[in-house]
Amino acid sequence: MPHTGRTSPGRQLEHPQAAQIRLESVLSALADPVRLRIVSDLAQGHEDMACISFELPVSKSTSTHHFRVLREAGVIRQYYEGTSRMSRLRSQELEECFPGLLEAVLRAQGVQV
Amino acid sequence: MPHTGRTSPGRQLEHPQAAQIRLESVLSALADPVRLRIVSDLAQGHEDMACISFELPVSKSTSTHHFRVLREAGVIRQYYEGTSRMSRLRSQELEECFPGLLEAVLRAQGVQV
DNA sequence: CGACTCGTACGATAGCTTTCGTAGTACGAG
DNA sequence: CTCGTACTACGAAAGCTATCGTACGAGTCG
Repeated sequence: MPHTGRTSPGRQLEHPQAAQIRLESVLSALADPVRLRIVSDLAQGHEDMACISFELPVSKSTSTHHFRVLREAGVIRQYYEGTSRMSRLRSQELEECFPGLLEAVLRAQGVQV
Repeated sequence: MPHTGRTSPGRQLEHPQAAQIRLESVLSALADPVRLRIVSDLAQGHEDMACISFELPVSKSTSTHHFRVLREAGVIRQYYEGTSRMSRLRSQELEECFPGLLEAVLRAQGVQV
C-alpha cells in the first residue's frame, strides 16, 4: 500500500492565485500535446493523480517540466502526498476566470464534460 | 482612396480545410498577445480588415509572420484586395470544429460575443 | 512609365521550449 | 539506518519563435 492516509506538508509549491491567471499562459500551457493529454486524463474521472500514473511518452524530467508549466499557468493544483505529487484540475477557478474555455478544450479533445 | 472596389485575384494563399484544423495549432496561435489582439480586433465589429489597419506594436515583417501563423492554424481567412490583404475570422468553421472555444477566448479578452 | 503603398521573402539574432541524462532530495517501509 | 520509490534541479543540446532590417514584387494612381 502506498501511504497511510496522512497528508504530508512537503515543500511548498507555487501556484498563481485565481485572479493572477493569464489567458495567454493558459492557452500556451494547453498548446502542447503532452500537456493536453495530462489535462484530458485529469478531466477523465481521476480527480487526483500522481505524476507517475500518467503514462506519458516522455522521460521523468520532461514530465516534471510539463507539470510545472501547467501549474504555473494555473491550470492544475499540485500537492505532495508522501513521495507522490498529486495533481488536480483547477476547473472551478478556471471557469470563473475564463467561462467555457476549459470545457471547450476538453470537448474538442473528445472528453465527456 | 484605397482602391476601386474590384477584387483582384492576387496570389493564392494556403488555408487548411476546416477538417484539418488542429486544436493544438489553434491554441498555439492564440497563445500570443499580438495575435490575440488581432483576433479580438477582428471579432470587434470589423469583419474584414487589412493588415495595416491593425495598429500593432511590431514591425511590418513581424505582422506578416503573425498573420501567417493565424492563417495556417485556420483561425483567419485571408484574401487579396488590391495591394491590401484582408483578413476575417473563420468563426463559423471554428465553431463547428471546436464548439465554444473561440467564444470563450473572446469573452475572456473582454470582447462582446 | 514612374512613384507610391502594402505586403512578402530572406537572412539574422536572441530567447524560449522541449527534451534528455545525471545527480540529488524527501518520504515511507523494513 | 538503509533501501527503494517518486520526483526535482541542474546542465546541455536541438529546435522552434518572435523580432527586426533590408530588399523585392504586385497593384494603383498620376
